[in-house]
Amino acid sequence: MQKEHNLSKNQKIIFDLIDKSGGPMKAYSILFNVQKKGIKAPLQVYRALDKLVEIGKIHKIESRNAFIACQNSSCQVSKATAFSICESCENVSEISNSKLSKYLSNFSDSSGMKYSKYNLEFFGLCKKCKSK
Amino acid sequence: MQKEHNLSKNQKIIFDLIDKSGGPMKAYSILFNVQKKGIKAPLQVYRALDKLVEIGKIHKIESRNAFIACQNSSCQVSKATAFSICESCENVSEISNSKLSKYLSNFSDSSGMKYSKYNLEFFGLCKKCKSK
DNA sequence: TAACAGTATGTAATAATATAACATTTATAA
DNA sequence: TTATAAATGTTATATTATTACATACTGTTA
Ligand SMILES: [Zn+2]
Ligand SMILES: [Zn+2]
Ligand SMILES: [Zn+2]
Ligand SMILES: [Zn+2]
Repeated sequence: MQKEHNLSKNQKIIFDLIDKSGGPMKAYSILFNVQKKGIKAPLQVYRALDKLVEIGKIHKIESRNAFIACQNSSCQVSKATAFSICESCENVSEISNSKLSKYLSNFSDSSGMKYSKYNLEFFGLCKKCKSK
Repeated sequence: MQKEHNLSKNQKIIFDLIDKSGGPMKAYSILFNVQKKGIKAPLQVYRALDKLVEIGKIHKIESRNAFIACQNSSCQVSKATAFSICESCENVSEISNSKLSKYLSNFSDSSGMKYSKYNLEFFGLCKKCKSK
């Protein structure tokens, strides 16, 4: 069961924008798009992004410095994430594959590290771009 | 067999620095450290880093915006990388686990994406930091 | 050797991403 | 209510990365 977080005003504005965009968005592009709603400074954007990441409503695509709405309703926190990224059209989607997530969540090695989180990014060509 | 790349002067200076450091280094910290060797501008550093990443001598730790020398002699290119990152002391090491790399290199799903590359970052606490 | 192509370098300016510091306001709950 | 945590507003600044343009080096081929 996913905990309901009541988003604050700025958090809601920014989440809705990212969610509606359907893809990854960069912080300053978000800023540009919400200036008409009164959010004027980078820090206002970054604070909302930080919180949204923390509660798992969005994830950061590290290799792109971009943020995408969680496409997996069961993601409560951003602690086990996998994405596929098309290097041609930059389309990104969240992978939800229970075998993969089980495999990675249970991964351990001889280093003595206790893993509590992972982020995996796959790169390649999407169906459309392959056939061009 | 790993192809021998003859590193250029700047590439060699920067690779040696990162390699000797034993851990991840950030671009501007690299810049600071090589100024006495005549490398004065960010672009000189970024160009060398780009090339070193391309040929697999170093990898970028995306979540940290940092670069680490390849610890896996068989990495010819940065196309299948996995790291463990301690969130307390920021120690990073490259994971070379053939089962893991085989599993991820062979991963495919129903999306129609053809994956040619991945990067995986595990986060947690290292042995030392766990016992504090 | 000369001409060429590809790679690397040097330099200045600037773009893009992210955080520090401080004051104030709003929401939550004991 | 009163305390506390969370969120906001604002300015300035730090950090990371690229554009643009000129020059030099390296290896290959005519
Ligand atoms: Zn998710
Ligand atoms: Zn594509
Ligand atoms: Zn490697
Ligand atoms: Zn540690």
